[in-house]
Amino acid sequence: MKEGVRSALLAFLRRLQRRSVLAADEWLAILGLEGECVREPPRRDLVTPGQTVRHSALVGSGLVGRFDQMRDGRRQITAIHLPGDMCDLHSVVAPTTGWGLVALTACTVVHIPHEALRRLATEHPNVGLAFWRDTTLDASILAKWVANIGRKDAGPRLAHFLCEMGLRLERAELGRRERFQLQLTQEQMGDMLGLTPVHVNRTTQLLKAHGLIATTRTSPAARPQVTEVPDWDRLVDFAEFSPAYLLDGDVESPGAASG
Amino acid sequence: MKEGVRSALLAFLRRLQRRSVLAADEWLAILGLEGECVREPPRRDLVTPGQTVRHSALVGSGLVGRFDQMRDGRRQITAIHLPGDMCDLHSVVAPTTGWGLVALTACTVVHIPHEALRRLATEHPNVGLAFWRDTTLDASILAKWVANIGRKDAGPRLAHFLCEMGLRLERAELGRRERFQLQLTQEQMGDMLGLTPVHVNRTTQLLKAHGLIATTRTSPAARPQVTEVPDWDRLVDFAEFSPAYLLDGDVESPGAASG
DNA sequence: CGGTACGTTGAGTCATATCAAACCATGTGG
DNA sequence: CCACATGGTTTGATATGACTCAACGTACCG
Repeated sequence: MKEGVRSALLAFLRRLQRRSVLAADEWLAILGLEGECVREPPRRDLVTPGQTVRHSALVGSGLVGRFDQMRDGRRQITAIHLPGDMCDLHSVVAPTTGWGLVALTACTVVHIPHEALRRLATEHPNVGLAFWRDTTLDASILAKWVANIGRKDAGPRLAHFLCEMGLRLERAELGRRERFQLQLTQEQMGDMLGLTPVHVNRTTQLLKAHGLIATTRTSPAARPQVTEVPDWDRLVDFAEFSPAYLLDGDVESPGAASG
Repeated sequence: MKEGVRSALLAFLRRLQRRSVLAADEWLAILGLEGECVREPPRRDLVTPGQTVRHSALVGSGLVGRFDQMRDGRRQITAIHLPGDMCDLHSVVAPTTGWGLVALTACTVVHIPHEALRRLATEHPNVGLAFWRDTTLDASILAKWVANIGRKDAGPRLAHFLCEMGLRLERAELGRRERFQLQLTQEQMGDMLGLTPVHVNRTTQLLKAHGLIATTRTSPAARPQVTEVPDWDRLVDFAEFSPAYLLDGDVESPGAASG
């Protein structure tokens, strides 16, 4: 599983570099991190709410969700992470969690000790800033989700989510915004959007009827299912999607202060 | 206004120290920050969505909200900040904003240049970690809001918000959890909770009818209006509130790695 | 700005149908 | 005795309809 660790770290480094300028010795320090690569079945809870964790989870493949749970067991997924994302990088500075992590699909996850990440951030302040910036992106997405769930109704809400995932998948080189594969059930999407599975279904039908999306499948219940977006701009308009919050095209030199 | 700067920085330092262990030279570095103290009228927009900022806003007094805006002008407030909070500390690492800031009440705000904050974080890596941890708290609150808005209906939602504000005000020494003053209109609360002002009103009546809260006022429309919580535990239970996400009582030594 | 009323609607609930993939018996032939 | 078909059952996801209810919109008063 050494190979899995290396490729996950490379994806993570690429993600950091998209928004932070890092020096060669800083790359090496990041790629030199050690971790344990684990294969997880779909639906497996990786972290239970309330647990204290001593390592962060880097996604190697598949999709991982962060969630909060109500007393009656109902869940709200508060973040979704794709390969190259460090799910709980923030747990380095706040290890006692109120949230949990769940494998939304089959996936591989690399566990990296907080100790190593904290040392990295302390010895290389620029890397520390890059980590901070990375968790800031998560927070920015979170704020956008609050706005979507709070102020849009189901149609635009689902559309916005699809726009976000289209772009994020494209940037992770896992698809194109007009054609991508989301291995999520409608129930899981409901848990993200604050809707019931039935309503996600109806809303999906609605988007299809408006010609905003299409799904290609060999038969009604066949999986995997591919989402196609015939007219990206129309979907964006319907969703009131504006990608600024994904903090792309805004590469910052963390070392500006020392120059 | 020098005095305003100093007292705001003190409150900020106290807030950081609640969750991070800092050395004496680090305190001094923080208290030595320079900033401009500004007095703002209620409802004034401090930062417009889309703007690029070169300084962070530290609240000296009053309440400041972070918001996202829809095309039709409707707003969703995604965070609320009390005195001692640095509203947009995260903008140090992500200065191009998708969000805006608004003075929810009359307030004083200290503007501190990113440049100085970034230098501080680079030269004192422990302070960098403390900043990171501070923004992580904001993100943690955000995640909880997603869960509340997504999965609770109006009653518990409002109750949860009141629990959160009660505790946060108490910790900032601006009130007690069973008796505090929230200078917010029902419309502003609606913008936080994803509800219409009318519904906030109805829901407030509901909580009152259940004896979960009471408001004391000298006359019907008199402000300020004080919120009283006759039985904290009952309110907590109704709201399904559990304060872990506020990351209190979890003071971490950022310097653990170097020890 | 807070409080109240009334008609409207978006989303939830419950029930049921459909279909594909996974599962698990048995089989049969090499 | 194993390799691999065959067929029935179970499971999990997607659909869709009928009914209910929480929240919205609008209006008006204090």
